[in-house]
Amino acid sequence: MHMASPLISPALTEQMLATPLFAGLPPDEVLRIAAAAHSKRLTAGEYYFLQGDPAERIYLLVEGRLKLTRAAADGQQALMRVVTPGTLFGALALAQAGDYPVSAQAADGSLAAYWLPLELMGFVQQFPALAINAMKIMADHVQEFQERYLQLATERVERRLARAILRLAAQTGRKTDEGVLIDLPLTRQDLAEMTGTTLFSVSRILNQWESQGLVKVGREKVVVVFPHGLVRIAEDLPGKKE
Amino acid sequence: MHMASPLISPALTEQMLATPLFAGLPPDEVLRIAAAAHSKRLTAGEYYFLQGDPAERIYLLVEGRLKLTRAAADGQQALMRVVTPGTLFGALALAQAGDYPVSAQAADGSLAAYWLPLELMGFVQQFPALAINAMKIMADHVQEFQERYLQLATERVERRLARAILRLAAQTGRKTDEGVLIDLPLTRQDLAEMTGTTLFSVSRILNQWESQGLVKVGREKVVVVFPHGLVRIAEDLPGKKE
DNA sequence: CGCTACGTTGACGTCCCTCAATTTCGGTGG
DNA sequence: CCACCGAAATTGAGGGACGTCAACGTAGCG
Repeated sequence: MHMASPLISPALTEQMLATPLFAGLPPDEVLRIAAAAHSKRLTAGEYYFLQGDPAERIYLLVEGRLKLTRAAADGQQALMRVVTPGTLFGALALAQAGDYPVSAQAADGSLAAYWLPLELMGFVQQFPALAINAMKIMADHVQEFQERYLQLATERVERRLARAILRLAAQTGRKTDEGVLIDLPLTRQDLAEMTGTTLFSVSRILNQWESQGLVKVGREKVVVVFPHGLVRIAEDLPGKKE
Repeated sequence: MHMASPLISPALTEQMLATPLFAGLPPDEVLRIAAAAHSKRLTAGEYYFLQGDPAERIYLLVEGRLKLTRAAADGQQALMRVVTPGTLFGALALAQAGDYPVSAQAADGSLAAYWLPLELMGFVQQFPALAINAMKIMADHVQEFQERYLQLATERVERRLARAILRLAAQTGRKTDEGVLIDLPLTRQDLAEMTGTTLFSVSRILNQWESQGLVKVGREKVVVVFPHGLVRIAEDLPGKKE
């Protein structure tokens, strides 16, 4: 079904040392945890897990990009998070025995390490710092979603899209001679699901921005040419009231 | 400035024993933690803390009701959570050294116990179960906000309002001979801020429901008369697409 | 080279926000 | 106990942002 063999690679331990979850742990301890890791490699489009699957693994992305999406009963989706290397996903499995609340799809070829909750729990008992770190990570997520919720409730589409693009550029941007390329194949539909709108609105707004010289767009591609212009759209006051 | 005297009351320890944060701890240990608690009493309208204040206390509500709201830069607000007795608030202070992301306002006379992060951290070192419990709580919050985010992005106002009312009825409802009263003074504005709409839309929808016999409304009052009708509105498929 | 998924563009409709005018309700003080 | 005041709530009219739908391009890939 999947590789369950331990994976001890320089790449993994390097990622782990830089990951907030393992911050402050003695390096040799991180090595021991790394030695207990399993690994799984996927190609573009495959899923690490689906929403509703029993949450029985905690993953750390080593290579590639992921999309975490959540679907409503009627099929409507929202793109909750884009995962980059060095980031945990499926971390809720650490705390709860329930099901994954999102689906995790590889956007390209990707490699992830994973542990079973019981395995990590053993380490948590020995190193409370691990638990504290995990709490920090979750607390960050709570805040992020509160913030996005507020923005979705109070801001209009163009501003939300500007924020999303800027966030993506900061998180996964790569400098090119044209500007900052968002290094991740995102369809208009994906951007719509990130911002709570439709692919049509995204398309219109992106093209409008392009004609203003703020961005360059292409098939599954956005390049930020003039970030300050987007910042103005994202920050300049007028919301929908006042 | 405030009472810093220890508070050891039967009411508090009872609350604590039932609180998820302390689940699974030896009762005498809970007593020790209770003995380290401070307390603060507020009257309606006062704040335990404001958004942006340094997060230096973790609170447990013992009596009364609270509203946790978050404001955007332009003053727009969202009502993130209603807190009932036995529930933690300001728990992000446990994990992070930052500022409170929300304001906590007493909806009526209320009493809360609190600890300083450092105090609780001592207990966390001794009882990793505390950390695990805290993670569970935060994980629940993450899920709840992901869910609300998805709903805000995909569902229309009437349905979101129906969900909110049902949630409130379950959380803070009190049986009367007319139906289930939401035992908390909520203005139309509050309901609007919970559901990402305007007080006008809330008013219209509530009155429409009243004329259908689903609810009875009054000044800062909602009584659910026919829950199933609301459930139908909340669950019946048609979203905005399909 | 043709299929398929992605993207664009226009027209149209509608949900719901905005704003203003009134009314109702609850509390307060005379 | 009643008059008064402010906050909450109602109601209507109007408009605009954005969703919906359909038709048509276009790029990538086998």
